Parts: sequence; structure tokens; C-alpha cells
Amino acid sequence: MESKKLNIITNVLSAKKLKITHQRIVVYQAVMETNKHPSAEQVFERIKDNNPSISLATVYKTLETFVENELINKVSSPGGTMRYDAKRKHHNHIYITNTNEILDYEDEELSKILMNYLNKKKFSNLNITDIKLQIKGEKVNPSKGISIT
Amino acid sequence: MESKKLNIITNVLSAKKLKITHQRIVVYQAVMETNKHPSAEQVFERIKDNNPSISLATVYKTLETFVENELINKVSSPGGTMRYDAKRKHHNHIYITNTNEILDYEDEELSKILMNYLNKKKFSNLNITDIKLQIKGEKVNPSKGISIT
DNA sequence: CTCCAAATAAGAATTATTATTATTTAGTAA
DNA sequence: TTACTAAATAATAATAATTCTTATTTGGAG
Repeated sequence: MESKKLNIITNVLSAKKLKITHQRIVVYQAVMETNKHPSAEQVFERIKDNNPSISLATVYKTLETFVENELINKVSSPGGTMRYDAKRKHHNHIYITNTNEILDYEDEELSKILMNYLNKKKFSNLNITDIKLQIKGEKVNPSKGISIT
Repeated sequence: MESKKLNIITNVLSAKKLKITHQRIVVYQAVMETNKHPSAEQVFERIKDNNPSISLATVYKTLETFVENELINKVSSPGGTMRYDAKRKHHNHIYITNTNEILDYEDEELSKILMNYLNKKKFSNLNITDIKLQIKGEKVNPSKGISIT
């Protein structure tokens, strides 16, 4: 199963004509394995114990390469630093201001409503590439999670 | 009329119990006068010719003071730097990726739809402080403006 | 197996922002 | 008005995040 996962990654990379390197595999895995929207620094922290030779600059560059190849997303956060997340289905973000977390909020119904509404508007000279909702809030109890019904 | 504008500013400042200083008046005016969501650096550029003694650090600190006192907003941008804008009616942002501009998109009807939709959802442990739409796109013709109908 | 364009490591450089500290000033109260 | 004090500012150092540079290494085509 480890090798299966590895296989998926190598396929993804070669589909984008990217050289398959140990660094790229490790960084890609690190971003995929978490839903925590890590910063480059956090990706580096996550991988460095098992891969002490991978440098922070490489992590930055590798992440940037993935963004250019649309394998992951790069999002700005109210905290000021850039955060990365695995590119999956379209989703919105909830910024938790008191813990600096970014949560995903997936809501297909909402996306449809938004699409639908904005399509009726005419934006001249603008080519819209993405529409997402940005919810900002704070955890009432920072040590507990958030659930949505 | 200059003095009238000045009067408005001094009233705003004293309402927040902020000392009325030349630096604050100038920075406040600079942010109010543009709808371009300037960075701290851009505010500095805008004022420095007429106020060569105001330092960049003061601009940063003054803007931060205004944010704390809810006179202006601070928003992150895909470009990575923080941008400021006059706090007015609730509005959404359109990030123009090929020119790095941030446009306002005010739409009360849309806000109501969103509020309404999200109120039906139950987010436990989350105190929502802001909901805004983030539209990303690029100008087809970078030298021209964007109009919305 | 060889070769070369592309990728990486290491660290310097740059950019954005915050912190420090000595000096100045707004507002208050005599 | 003047004197006082807490707050604000100027100048600059420090820090944090990110990008650049360059010498070295390596994946993969042939």
C-alpha cells in the first residue's frame, strides 16, 4: 500500500512532465496527508526529521512548482503567510482568527447558488477564475473542534 | 471644505479617543481617498512627498492602530502583502491576478442570500465574525477597467 | 552508460513587517 | 500660558517570510 501510494504520486508527477524526485514525492505526500493548510515552513517541519537533507528553499520551490502545475493551491491567510492545500473539489475556507487555523468548508449547494447568482451579473473585461466564500470567525473554545450540521 | 474634511477626521479620531496627530490625519486621508486597497508601502509613497518626515514605521503603526479601532480593514491578498481599505459598508473583493489590483464588489442582495443560507447551517463552537465572497480573476485587457451590470 | 537539462543544497539577498529606543508632542490641569 | 506626562513618532535595528544565486547533483532520454 505504501508502494501503491507512491505509484499514484509518480503518476501525477509524470502526467505533468515533472521529474520524479525524492524531494517532490515527500513534499507532495506531506501536503496531501494533512488537511491543515500548512505553510511552507510547516511542510518543512513535517518532513525534516525523516529527510534532513531537504532544504527549506527546496520546499518553497517544490510547492511553487506544484502550484504552477495546479497540483495544489496557494492561499493567503489573514496571518499574512501563504498556506498550501491539496487541490481537490472546490471548497471554501473558514479562517479561525484566534488559532490561525484554516478549515475547509465544502458546500456544493452553496457553490451552485453562487455560480448561478454571479452568472446573471455581467462583468465586462473580467475573466473569473475562482469564486470562494471566506468565512472568518473564532473558536468559542479554542481546544475543541468545530462541527457543522 | 478642506477644513470640513479635516473636521470629520478629527471627530472620528477623538470618538475613538485617539490623539489627533498630523501623521494620523494624513494616513487616514490617504486610505480614504483611494479605493485601491493600498499596502502600507503604497500609503507611504502616497504621502511622503508632502510629508517627508513621516516614517514608514509610523505608517505601519498608524494603520495598525486604525485597524484595532475598526476605522479601516486589513485584508490579505494573493500577492502576499497586507492591504488596507476604508471601512465602509460590507463588501466583497475581486482580486485581479494579472494586475494585483483589489476591487470592491458591493452587493447587498448577495450578502442577504449568503447570510440567510449560512444561518440555516449550525456551526458549533464557531463565532462567525465576517462572511465575504472572494472572486479571483484576470483582466482581459489590463489597461482597461472593469464594469459590472 | 553517458550526457545534459533540470533539480537541489546551502546560504546570501530581498521584502514585508515588527520591535527598540531616544526624542517629541497632544492634551490636560494648574 | 505653562508645565507635565503618557502616548506617539523617527530612525533604525531586528525578525520573519520568501526568493535568488551558484556550485553540485541527478533523473531520464538516448
